Amino acid sequence: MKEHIEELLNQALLHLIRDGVLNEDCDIEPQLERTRTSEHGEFASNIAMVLAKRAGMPPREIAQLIIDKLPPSRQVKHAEIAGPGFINFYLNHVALTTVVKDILYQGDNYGHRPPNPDHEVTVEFVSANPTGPLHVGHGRGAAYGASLASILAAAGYKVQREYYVNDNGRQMDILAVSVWLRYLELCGEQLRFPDNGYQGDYIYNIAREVRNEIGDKFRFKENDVFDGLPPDESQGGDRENHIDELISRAEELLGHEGYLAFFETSVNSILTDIQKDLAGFGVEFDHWFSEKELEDSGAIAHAIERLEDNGHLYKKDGATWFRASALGDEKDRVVIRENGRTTYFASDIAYFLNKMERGFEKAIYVFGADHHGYIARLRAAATGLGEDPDRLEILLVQFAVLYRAGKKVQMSTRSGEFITLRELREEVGSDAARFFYVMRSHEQHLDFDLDLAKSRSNENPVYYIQYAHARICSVFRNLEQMNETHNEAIGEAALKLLTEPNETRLLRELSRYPEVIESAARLRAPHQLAHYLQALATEFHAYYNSQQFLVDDENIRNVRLNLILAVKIVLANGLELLGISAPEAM
RNA sequence: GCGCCCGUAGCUCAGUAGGAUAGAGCACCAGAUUCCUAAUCUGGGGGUCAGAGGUUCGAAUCCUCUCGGGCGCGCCA
Repeated sequence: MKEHIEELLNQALLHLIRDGVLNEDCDIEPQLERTRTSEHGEFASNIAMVLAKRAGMPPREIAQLIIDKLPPSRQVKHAEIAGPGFINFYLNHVALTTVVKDILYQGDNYGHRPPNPDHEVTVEFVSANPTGPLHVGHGRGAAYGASLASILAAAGYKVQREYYVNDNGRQMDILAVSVWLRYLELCGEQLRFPDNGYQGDYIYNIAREVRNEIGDKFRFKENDVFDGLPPDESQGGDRENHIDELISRAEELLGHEGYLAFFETSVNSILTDIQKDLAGFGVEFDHWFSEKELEDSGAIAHAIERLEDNGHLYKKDGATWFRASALGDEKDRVVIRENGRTTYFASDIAYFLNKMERGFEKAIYVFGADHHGYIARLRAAATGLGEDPDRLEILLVQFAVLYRAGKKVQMSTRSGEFITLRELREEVGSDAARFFYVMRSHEQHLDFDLDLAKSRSNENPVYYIQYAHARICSVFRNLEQMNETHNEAIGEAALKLLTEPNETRLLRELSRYPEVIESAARLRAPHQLAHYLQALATEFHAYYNSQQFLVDDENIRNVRLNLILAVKIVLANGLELLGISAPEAM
């Protein structure tokens, strides 16, 4: 509908230019927006005001010229000048009601475009290191990324959902050593745990797993493990130094095979847990991309070579640096360390190059807000590789702060005192968690009220929306109990009977859905969909209270059933995109 | 110190490719069910869009400064 009117405007404009009434400069794309109140019709354009200066005419005069040249349309009742020069479009009743027909006909596809292979993007999100269970901070990135990916897909993009598994870094070594030390404890050794190790209880669980498999084969005495190591931070030393040496000691004592056993068991165990956790949260990925494979395949070397060929690398202090400062970053960055190992940043560059080589139009990254320093350096890398930095898009998700009984829930990852995503799901349920995480703009800090998310009351927006869906289902169950059936054809023939104010508002709301999807996709803003669903549910509940659906008159009964069935379909479609269930009964 | 983000009703937030009288939920007050789920609905009060300048027909939205809050500035990941 919106596109139809934009086309009408365009026709009128071209006509005026052709006739020489308006000059060539006036050939611009007309903008159309929804009106705020139906007093102003359905759609309004500010085109006349935008053109006023170029045309050298007062806006209202231009508006009149355009209106006079608008081609006739079966859907537009009339257009009129309003205020300083708006052109308001009023629709015919038929045009308003066709949306019901469209929805019943298109079902799950209503408002969604088929995937266009020319617009293929990757959305990378979560990508938490497999060093422990996901916590509530990851939850928002997961909910946002998953919803965004679904919305982009609904808007016609072909979408790859990717999780970058950092299974190759130093943090993984620290994890493996943490598990080994806990394993030694389980074997009966008494030893101190490094400041920098992973403290959580889950480490014991993995250690137990390893021990069940291989027994005490890798038990060593406390002295053998720690003698000769530099002091840890709490012993007056440097904790990084301490743990690095501890890693080397582990490799010595365990041998390559033994070390690998701890390393791989740890990673696999945690990764499997993360996958289950996300699946339980309704978050699925198309591709779990391993950093290790990236390295083994030579992709990192390939990317570094590309930077070298483009003249962006230099050597200093034994390391290889990327001259990022010449490409908009604050400072230069190391890609190959003095010890010969590539940095994490080098992997990032390689992964980005890999995405480009796989032909994606855009690589979208969902990062926590604390990673905003990465934007400049990744863009610099893109430019350095000779790629278009605009094909790289980084979206930052601000932190979520949990509140319980009105008080902030304190958390600290380091000490292992954090609430896991799993605990959150168990406490408030997956549906409420998914909704609360995306109900606010991603660039806004989120206050997550646990008590509210849990409450089964009128204050909880999730239940409000789901209840609207369940209520509609209930109406159809009652219809069955009355031994009646819903006749869609009769309803369709009676669309002109939808004249109650509540019905008109509902029609308006339903017809907005495709525009909401388009906007939410374009602005990367799933919260717009969340707000829309609330608004649609509000209109439905108001309608429910004002009109009886199951009336004797079969025309009125069936047309109202058509209408609420359309509402049910749109609610279900929208909830699906947000990863929230649409219950039949509550 | 430098850089990025944010500041809208008592609270939590929408609204930013400039548009008409700045919206919603919660909270508060007053009401609604012989009828499809009251997890619902109807009505009401409530604003210096942090502040000050500027750009223009028009600014919550764009520019500059000030104040307030968050985050980032490792051969860490």
